[in-house]
Amino acid sequence: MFNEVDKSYPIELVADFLGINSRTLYYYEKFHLVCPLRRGRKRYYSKEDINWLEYVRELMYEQGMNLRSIIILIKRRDAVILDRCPEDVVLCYKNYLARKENGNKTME
Amino acid sequence: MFNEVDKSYPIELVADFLGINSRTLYYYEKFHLVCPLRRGRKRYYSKEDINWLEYVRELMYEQGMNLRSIIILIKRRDAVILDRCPEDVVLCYKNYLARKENGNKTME
DNA sequence: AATATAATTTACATTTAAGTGAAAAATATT
DNA sequence: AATATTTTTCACTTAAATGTAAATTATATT
Repeated sequence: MFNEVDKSYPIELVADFLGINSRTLYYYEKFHLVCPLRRGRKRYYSKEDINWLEYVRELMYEQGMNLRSIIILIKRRDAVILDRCPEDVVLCYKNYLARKENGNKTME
Repeated sequence: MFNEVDKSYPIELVADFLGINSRTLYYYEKFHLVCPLRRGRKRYYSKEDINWLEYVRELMYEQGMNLRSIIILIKRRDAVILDRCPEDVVLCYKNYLARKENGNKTME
């Protein structure tokens, strides 16, 4: 039906599937750990996003990593992380950094 | 006088130099982040240890990494980390893992 | 357009890792 | 042996991560 990268799963479904609160997904988004499609204000996630989020959970809960470390490894283009991290997350993060560099003080 | 790897600096001196509590160095040791020489019960650190600890502080405080992530990267033989991490820390950690694997339940 | 519904955002509470202080225990020194 | 120094243990503090619930905003429906 859907391929890996089609963003079609709404946030509640993803949260339920991962066994976490949707609040956590908003939180991750603030740190650019995931990059859902916005249609209006609604968010849609791909199968690839879900796999990635599962891996993030594993890194955090089984291995004890924190959010920022995962971000740092994305930025650093760490092979192990990049292998699992969706291309668009990397791109979004790059854009975010570029915007910040260009003196955009109005953003977080 | 001393070379990079001679373990000759006592804990208080290292703590003062790094501007941290010596208690924190004991804490790091529990996580195998550093591997001082024990002469009797006293601990001695090398110049290399001090440089490494300075880098660890930077990762944690400037970049926002946590302890466990640094450990994971040592285990994973991450190039960036290994570049800064003393050889003996890597070895000690390896030994620690080996001992744990071999069913030594009496250790942490 | 007013109302209902659903998603998002905000605010606050809880939990756990990281770090620290102080007391107790162990060891070394005079 | 008495004193000083280092280590260990226990308990507390602080901040990140995330849950809960209320407030806000958007969208759909009548």
